[in-house]
Amino acid sequence: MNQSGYITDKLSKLGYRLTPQRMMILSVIENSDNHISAEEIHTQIVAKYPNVNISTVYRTLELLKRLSLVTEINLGGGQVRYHPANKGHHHHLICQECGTIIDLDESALAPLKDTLLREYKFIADLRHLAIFGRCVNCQR
Amino acid sequence: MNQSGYITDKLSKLGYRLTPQRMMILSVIENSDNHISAEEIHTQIVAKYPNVNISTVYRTLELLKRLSLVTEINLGGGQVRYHPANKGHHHHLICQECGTIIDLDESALAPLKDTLLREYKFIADLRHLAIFGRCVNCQR
DNA sequence: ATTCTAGTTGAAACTAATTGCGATTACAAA
DNA sequence: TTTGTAATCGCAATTAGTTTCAACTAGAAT
Repeated sequence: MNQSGYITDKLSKLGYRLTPQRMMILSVIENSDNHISAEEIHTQIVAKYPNVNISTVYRTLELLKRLSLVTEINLGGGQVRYHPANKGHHHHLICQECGTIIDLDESALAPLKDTLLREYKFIADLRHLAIFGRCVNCQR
Repeated sequence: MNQSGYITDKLSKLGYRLTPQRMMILSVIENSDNHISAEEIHTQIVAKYPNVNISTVYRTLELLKRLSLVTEINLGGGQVRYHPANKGHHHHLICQECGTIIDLDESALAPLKDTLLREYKFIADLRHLAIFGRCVNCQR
């Protein structure tokens, strides 16, 4: 369990401790290809290492968010989900009627980001947004 | 306690029951000039009418959301906040460093809304957005 | 190898919000 | 005015996430 990835290296360089719990959590996040919840991370870890507390998972995610190493998103399923920031940014259009999710490239929000910077001198964190509404099939 | 407002009228016309609990909740929402939380609504009501349960407040807010009579927003304070939809739409830029909140007119997101409609035929609900980032004073 | 200590963890308590269910009630129809 | 019933409510349990605090430990310093 020493295959260090991008996030692990970053944490180490920044002087954070690499505890076994953190290594496990980082490994699960880096090896998941879609958005994963805290609960799912915890379940995967507990299977092999029953002594990891869910609050440690939340605390690690909090740390990774603060360091911009993961982005979080609320897709409307009652749980916040996480994604490694270095695996590319994107957004989601979520239909509130049928639940369909349309993926959107980061570039779709670039004009908005530019406008906010120009007019308000505000650097918006628009790396992973969920936009709710109605898809083409659910419009009345 | 029968001064019916805009939301009350709407609910009535749609065939929803006007229970005393609902009337109280609607009155508090319509008379609050800024964003209010479920907890705050409940506290205000309980002062005069101690038998209203907090879950009724949440359920009423859920209904009003579904009917687009209120918009909700997460300003980052650990509670979701609510605003009557008929009192005008707007957005907020929230600085994650100092907490400053810059208010934004609805029109700021009109170009994005148009793009999503044109390119994805998606009707985005962009009536009350919180955009996190860094304000001009907190940029390094 | 041993010691030191700030960073980290587990456990339990707590907060915001949601849900299941039996009891209550607004209001339409008799 | 009374009745019937689906909508609504209160209560208690549940879920997702956060916080507090005492105990533990990674990793630097000796």
